Amino acid sequence: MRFSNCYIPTLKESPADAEVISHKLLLRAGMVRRLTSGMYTYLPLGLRVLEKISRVVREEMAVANFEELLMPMVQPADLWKESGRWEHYGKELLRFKDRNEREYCLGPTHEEVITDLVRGEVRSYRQLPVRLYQIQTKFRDEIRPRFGLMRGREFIMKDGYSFDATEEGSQQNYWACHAAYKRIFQRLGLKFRPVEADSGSIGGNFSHEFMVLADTGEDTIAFCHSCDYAANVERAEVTWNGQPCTQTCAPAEKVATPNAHTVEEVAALLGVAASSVVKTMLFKVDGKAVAVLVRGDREVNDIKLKNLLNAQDVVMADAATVQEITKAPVGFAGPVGLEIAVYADAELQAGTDYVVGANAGDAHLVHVDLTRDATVTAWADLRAITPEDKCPRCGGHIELTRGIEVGHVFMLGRKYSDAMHAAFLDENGKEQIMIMGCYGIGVSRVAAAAIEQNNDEHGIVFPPPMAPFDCILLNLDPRNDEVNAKVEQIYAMLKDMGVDVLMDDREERPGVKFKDADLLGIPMQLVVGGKGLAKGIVECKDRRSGEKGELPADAMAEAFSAWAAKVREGWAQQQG
RNA sequence: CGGAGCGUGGCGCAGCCUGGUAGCGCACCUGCUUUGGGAGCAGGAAGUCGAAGGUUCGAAUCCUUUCGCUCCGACCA
Repeated sequence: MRFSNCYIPTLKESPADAEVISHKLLLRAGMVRRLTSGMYTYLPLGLRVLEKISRVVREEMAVANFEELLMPMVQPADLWKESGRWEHYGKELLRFKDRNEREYCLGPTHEEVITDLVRGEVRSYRQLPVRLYQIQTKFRDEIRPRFGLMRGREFIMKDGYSFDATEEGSQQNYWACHAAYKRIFQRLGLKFRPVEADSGSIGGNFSHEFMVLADTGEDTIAFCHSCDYAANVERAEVTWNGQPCTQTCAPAEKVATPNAHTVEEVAALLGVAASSVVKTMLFKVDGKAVAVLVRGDREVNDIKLKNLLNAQDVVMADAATVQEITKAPVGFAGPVGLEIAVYADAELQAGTDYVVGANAGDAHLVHVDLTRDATVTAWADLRAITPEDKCPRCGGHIELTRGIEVGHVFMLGRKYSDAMHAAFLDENGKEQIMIMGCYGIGVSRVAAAAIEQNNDEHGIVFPPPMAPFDCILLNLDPRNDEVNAKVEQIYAMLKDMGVDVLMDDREERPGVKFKDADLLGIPMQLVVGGKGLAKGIVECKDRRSGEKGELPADAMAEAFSAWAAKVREGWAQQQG
């Protein structure tokens, strides 16, 4: 492509409403433009990036024996009522009616549609498994769209689905897809990790998220230094193998703690460590109040609570509820004498002589033994993992890091196929329900995540496989015939070699071209100018390392190939 | 949905408190000069100040309503 024929509106300044680096750079590089909250137009260069990502996705899905199809974006409400999600999905599902007052929604995902398709066609175990996927625009009416392409309302997703006759078959497809995802993100040049995950509202019993490692990620993941255990902190197990404490302590005693609402304030006032204080948090679980106890220096993981109680909805209790149940303002709740269910983090069994809230204003109890003084409904793993915890698999060191979720694979089991009666006859002529899996990759989010992970002060540094072009060829002096001839010659040569090249033939000063080339993040830069040609050389620059070199102008083909191999090698090493 | 903030040429902003002819930088157009890291000079085009209503002799500025957007929180593949 010739730059002069391209629509690449680059900006010197970034618009004020762009917060994260990927959003700023996508706007500045002329790749996307915002239409309205959470919705973006992909300009030609941005579309190229999406297509490069999609190509890798398609190739690897094919290896996993998935076939591509395309389903409608608008879906009838009836299907969602059948699966039960019309009630459960909430406001993120954008609903509307047609002229005949029939109800529809915009597809945020396609379990219902694909299940409807397959149940209508597949009758026999001989027709299974079925593995299908699509790459399509999704719509989720996010409560708060933000971070540009990272969390839009409209976004591009690859969603795949498998239908199996047997548990083993379903697992095989799950792991085949898991492997395909590893290859996809590997090929795309990203630093990433598959992590064990909570399956959330999609449902199902087992799932992995694929996280691109970046400090700006919205998720926190925990991983082990010694083995390959890695999990989203939402899920990361905390194992407590200790012996319950057998020591006794003095009788509980009420002490005044005026205005000490937080663990820190209480600990400071009473001169004890935060770990000697028990934090009592009240939650509403499907509308019912429960108390959760964790050590004062720990955090409650409400997803573990939700899973423990097999609940739909967990929220922190509001101040009025706290007042009603504890007869005290927020900050003085404690387990002693509480009449609701009390769930305690297992780790608390290790100690005694705790400080707890007294369920009375400005007062706490000291010398509390939870088994002696309180009624604990159940002990369980209810807190968030910390770097001091041991790996639940091998006991190794745990580290926390930030990540961006770009892919998610779920074993759905029979959740949808049961609700929508997707059945087949097995070899005994007996009706069975199909076993499903679903597999998503946020294609547009991958682009944003890649930029979060790969950028510098000059702009984007695209991993070569997803860069809009492989190489940018700068003509520094378009008025010089000799330079022009050389540039055209190199341009034709690169195209013949199969290199995706953008030739900057604009009537601009050299500085403008250098700045734009860096901003766009194209991995390889070739610079042709009068100065270099006089010496018989063409300059080259590796966008990632910034390393510059010189290639002989009269033997470009071999020299370029050798240099390109070096650039790719640099990327491979960086990825590790 | 709760809290905070912002809407002024394409982009980034000032002006608003204290009402009185709408400004700056970048980008854009023309000309000349310049040409290896976002050029210089000169000239030019472009804004019913988000919208509606009100107060006033007079509103970008004060008041009310409304729409849009952003940030924090709750929520979420």
